[in-house]
Amino acid sequence: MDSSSTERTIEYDKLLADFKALLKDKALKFTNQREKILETLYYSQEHLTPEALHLLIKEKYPELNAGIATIYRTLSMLEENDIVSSLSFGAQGKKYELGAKDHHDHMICTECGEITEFVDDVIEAQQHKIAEKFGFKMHDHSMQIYGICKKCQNN
Amino acid sequence: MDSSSTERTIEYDKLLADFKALLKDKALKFTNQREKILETLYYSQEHLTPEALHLLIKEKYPELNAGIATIYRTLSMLEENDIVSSLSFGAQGKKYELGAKDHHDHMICTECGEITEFVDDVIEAQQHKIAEKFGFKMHDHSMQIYGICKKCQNN
DNA sequence: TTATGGTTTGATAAACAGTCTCATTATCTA
DNA sequence: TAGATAATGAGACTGTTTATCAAACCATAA
Repeated sequence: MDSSSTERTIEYDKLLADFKALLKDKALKFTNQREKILETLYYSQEHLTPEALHLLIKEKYPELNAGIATIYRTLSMLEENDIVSSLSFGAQGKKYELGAKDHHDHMICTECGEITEFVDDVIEAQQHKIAEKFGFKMHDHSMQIYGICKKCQNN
Repeated sequence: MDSSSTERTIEYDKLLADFKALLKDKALKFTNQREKILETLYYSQEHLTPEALHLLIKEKYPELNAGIATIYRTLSMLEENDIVSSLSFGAQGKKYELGAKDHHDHMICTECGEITEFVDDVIEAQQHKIAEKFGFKMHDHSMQIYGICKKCQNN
């Protein structure tokens, strides 16, 4: 499941406990749907579209009969609370991933769509410098490098 | 950071001539609609949604009676040919700008939506290094810093 | 200049992602 | 366990983008 670069920084049990605490704190309810969504995101190595997540959950928990609206609602809630983060793909929608991993940026192959994650300290530091220079109070950023991955270059 | 970074690097006449050459090269036709779209993009200081561009053109050239489909078709064509570039805003669509300016990244205020452009040599250089490290053939990148702009911080 | 053939167009239908509504169901707390 | 209230699924709805197609337009060659 985990190749070294995508190693989880926290265990699922811890994540789930934190999630429950958050819900309690906000007077929200811990539902079966919310649990399965979190779990599916956790055990997926991929960046998932809401639609893909919906399919995965329908396959694994058909009796749950989870609706797509709940997927969207829950993803938004998770994102607001910094549990997941999303990547925009223009008209092609968004892809979500658990944000409990270390922060990272993305390198996207325009041939096969593969997404490689990376962290670069120089870039992280420089972004703060730039925001500061403009009197901008940075609270987030996203960076994507587009190109052709190693595999696709050889095809 | 030089404030000259938003200055046009080429004249409209040159841009138009290049555009005509491109069309000819690809056996595409130079139409009134395509000309006005390019012109409107050139003289706009803003990042425009297809809808906003459509409105601008209807206001300035009502007799052209340009359809929204043509705006979309032309923007796609211009983007494929690296004449414009777009910024994605998830479900809120895309915003386009002429890409004939110097390359730059974007700082986006999540309060008022204002977009500030910047270029940073350290980041530009670092991106190439990162792509190289992964055996990735980079052909493009985009970086956005999200936060609250100076103005909105004081409101 | 005009005829010709292929391209582009506007209108509109359709596809699509994402949001909203609301009656029903589930969860939490006492 | 009951009652209050939040969450859900279904599906209607929105707004953006794409596809379709007959009519209009443009470039070329005579």
